[in-house]
Amino acid sequence: MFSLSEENYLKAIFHLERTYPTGVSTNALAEEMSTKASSVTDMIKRLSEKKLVAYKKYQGVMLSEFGRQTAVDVIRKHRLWEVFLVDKLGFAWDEVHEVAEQLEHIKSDKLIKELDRFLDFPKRDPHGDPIPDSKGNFVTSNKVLLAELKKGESGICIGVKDSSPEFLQYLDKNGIALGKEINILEKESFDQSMLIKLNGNELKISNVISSNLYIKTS
Amino acid sequence: MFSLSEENYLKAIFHLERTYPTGVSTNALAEEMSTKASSVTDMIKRLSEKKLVAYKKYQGVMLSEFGRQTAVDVIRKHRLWEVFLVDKLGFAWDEVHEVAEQLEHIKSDKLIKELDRFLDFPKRDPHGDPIPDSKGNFVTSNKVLLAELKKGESGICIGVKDSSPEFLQYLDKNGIALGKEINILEKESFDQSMLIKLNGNELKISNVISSNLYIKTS
DNA sequence: ATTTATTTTTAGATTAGTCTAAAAATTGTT
DNA sequence: AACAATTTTTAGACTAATCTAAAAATAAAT
Repeated sequence: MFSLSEENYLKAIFHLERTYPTGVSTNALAEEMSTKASSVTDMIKRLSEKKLVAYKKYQGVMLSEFGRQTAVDVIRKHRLWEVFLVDKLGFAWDEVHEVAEQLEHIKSDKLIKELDRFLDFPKRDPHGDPIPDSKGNFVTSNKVLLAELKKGESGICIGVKDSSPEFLQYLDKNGIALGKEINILEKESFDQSMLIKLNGNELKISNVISSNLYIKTS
Repeated sequence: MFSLSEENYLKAIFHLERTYPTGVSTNALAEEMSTKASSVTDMIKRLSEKKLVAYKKYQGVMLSEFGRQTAVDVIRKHRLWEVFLVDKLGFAWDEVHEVAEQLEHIKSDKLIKELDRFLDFPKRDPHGDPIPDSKGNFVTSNKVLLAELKKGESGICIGVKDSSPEFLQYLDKNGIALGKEINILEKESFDQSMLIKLNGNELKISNVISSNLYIKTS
């Protein structure tokens, strides 16, 4: 069993490894964890002693296979709880993050197994992020930013890049939600703004929006 | 906001106040918390500084009104989560305690409000203990031990005194569950054993059993 | 290739929560 | 009332997780 703090560090390293595949720097981790570099060094030493990460002084840190599985277990719990909060308790998708941050640390294999079943084995969380299975496998799909599509193309909304409450509320207000089909009717070459068809209506959206919406093209 | 440890102490004091209404001794608390008396003294000082308890050296401890409300909030969360685990996730009533011990510390007013609604505002947990409302009021009812009833009397099973897995499994095996009606057909004056009617069948139970089952007589 | 700037680590201090061992206060017994 | 037994508190130490300030290592720049 690992402490709350250890689990949060593992999660942060997991996410940062996508950006820094050769090793996550102490400063990057300090930034992500909103803490000081010296604290990060201390924690990395602990994680290293527990064989959760590979660490060489001044060379940054990477998860071990054991560390990766531990991080993914926490992420799995986080995303399942988010589905619970939205689907069962009626939370809006911009309200779930901080509660899920707490719930993800509850320790009970049976709890998460039964929750998964209760939710009917969801594959994605309310923001469209994939939920890993208990072995740590993520679903992969041809996920692209809406901004990358051309006039005439279409796809299903599967997630957001920016998950700030402001953006999520903008989406709600305009009827954009996960699972909705979007057709690109026009694309303005000057500012990349788009005219899209959604819910049977036409809607004008700027490049800021289309650059933060993930789409699955069949 | 209070720490996990502080909340657990408040809960323990709340429960012990029923047994020691004039003040909970340091040793009693140490026993309940499975810790040392010196640790208890330290914690009591912290709780006292935060106005959660009234404390005079060597005189034991009692909850302040603020402390009582805080303890009851935690108990409310514990019991609501137990209902969730049993009713929604299919846990047995002897499996829920340790998971609920973790879930009770999640901080979110909205979460507990929506969970209460989702569970349809339950009044008792799976062991029959009353769930306080958000203001800290418990339902009260004419709750008696089955052993106190006489031949010919009857009532509804509403809770257990001993909530050990062994006892709960015994009850399951014999079809005794919350909400079931029990009629006392015979009561043996020699050993207080009873012949009861339950689920349409007759069942012989010893005094050990009837002394640990709470019954609501209408 | 030195010097400068940046990043990272160490050293030492702090807080919450715990412990052991010993001292102090209270209670019980003759 | 005085001694013994019990309970409770204090004193001092430990761990996990953090911090600040300073030292050491690496990277960048002239």
